[in-house]
Amino acid sequence: MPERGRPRTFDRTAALRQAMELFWAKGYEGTSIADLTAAMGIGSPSLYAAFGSKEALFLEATDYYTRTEGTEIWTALDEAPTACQAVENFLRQTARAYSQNDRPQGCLIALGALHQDSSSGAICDDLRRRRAENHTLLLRRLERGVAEGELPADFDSDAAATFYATVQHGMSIQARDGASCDALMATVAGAMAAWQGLAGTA
Amino acid sequence: MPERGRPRTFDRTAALRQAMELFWAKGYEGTSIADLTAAMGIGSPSLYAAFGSKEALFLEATDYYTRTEGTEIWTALDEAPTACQAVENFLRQTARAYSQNDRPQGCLIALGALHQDSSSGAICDDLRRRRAENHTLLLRRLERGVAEGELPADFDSDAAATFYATVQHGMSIQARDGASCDALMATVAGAMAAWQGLAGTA
DNA sequence: TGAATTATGTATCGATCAACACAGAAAAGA
DNA sequence: TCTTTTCTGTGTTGATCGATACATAATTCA
Repeated sequence: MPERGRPRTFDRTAALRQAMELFWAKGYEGTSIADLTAAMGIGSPSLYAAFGSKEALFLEATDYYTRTEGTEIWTALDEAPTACQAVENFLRQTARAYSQNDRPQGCLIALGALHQDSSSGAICDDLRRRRAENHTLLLRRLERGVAEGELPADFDSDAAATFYATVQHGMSIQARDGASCDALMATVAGAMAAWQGLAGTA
Repeated sequence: MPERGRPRTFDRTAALRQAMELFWAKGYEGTSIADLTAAMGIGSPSLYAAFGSKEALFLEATDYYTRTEGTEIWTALDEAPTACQAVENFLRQTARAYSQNDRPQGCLIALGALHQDSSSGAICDDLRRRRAENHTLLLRRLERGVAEGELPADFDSDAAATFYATVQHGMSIQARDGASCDALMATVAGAMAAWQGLAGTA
């Protein structure tokens, strides 16, 4: 029975998307309630009634971000036939997604809450957990490569996952500095040049 | 004639160092004047008399940072006999410096002002310029390797410099997430595994 | 139609933000 | 000693922060 009382006059999902883009561009602390209500086109009481608080809105916005933005990055990781191609496509899709100029550059998860603030402890923890999850997804794909015999049994999947996740994080900063897709692709080429050395295959 | 009037009761450089460490740990927007005066042990009028404004203090703190912190990273780059060793030492010193637990993890320059804020435009520009300078230092060292015949004439120094600078930026985020020096060294190993592929030498 | 429920708009809350006014204190030059 | 100069401590400024109180509007249920 969610249809009691006066109905909402705005699209909750559309408002959440506006909030997500604003947090993405300006960060949690750099975005004020006044910024949010202006972008979402609603008053602050409506914001608090619909989302609870600024912190809860940010957490929901990051969840919406992971569900809607950059999904092609992670599908590329799973669908490629080999681990090598999976990682390369993963990085190439990252370069493409991070340099789109119709949205903020870089990744909301990677760039958010990097400074330990007393007020944003929950947000810092949440983003850290999401970054760790990304590392895990990379790790799983590499371990699959070992299981399938593509990679040697002594392949250090964890070290390699850490390396490629770190490269991806660096690409977020590079993108924020205005790097084009081509410039990001140079980093991808560098990272993939490491593959032979890591896999021990000439 | 700087010895006129009532002398300062605090050490300006020591206060600047305190401010630098606070900005390093909490970021520009996350650090308040109240935080600064508490850490520096002075009143706000003394802060403004000595440093001008919060923005000017931050700019001076970043300058102090570049002059005092992580200098071994860049001396390693210049002093190593080969470009390969230079880059490797550069990354290893980075791993060491970023994971010290008696100071904030990661790099103040890399992690600062990544979100475009209307109020911190000058700071954003300054940090971006400093990040570009770091890229230039890497580029110069690689070009020296080409000039000395260590690297082939068609070696893409710019792409390689971008790659290694990006890896270093990613290591800042990794360090902020609590990575140990050993974990950062795994990333260094990955990045150096790319060297042979980039240099075209087996 | 009337009671209950939920959302909106205005107006504002106390807290905190960066920055400063002012008066008193501590030094140098006369 | 007296003036000038500079720094320090207290207190406060207007602005903005995140978050609500309150009255009104719009809907469902009885």
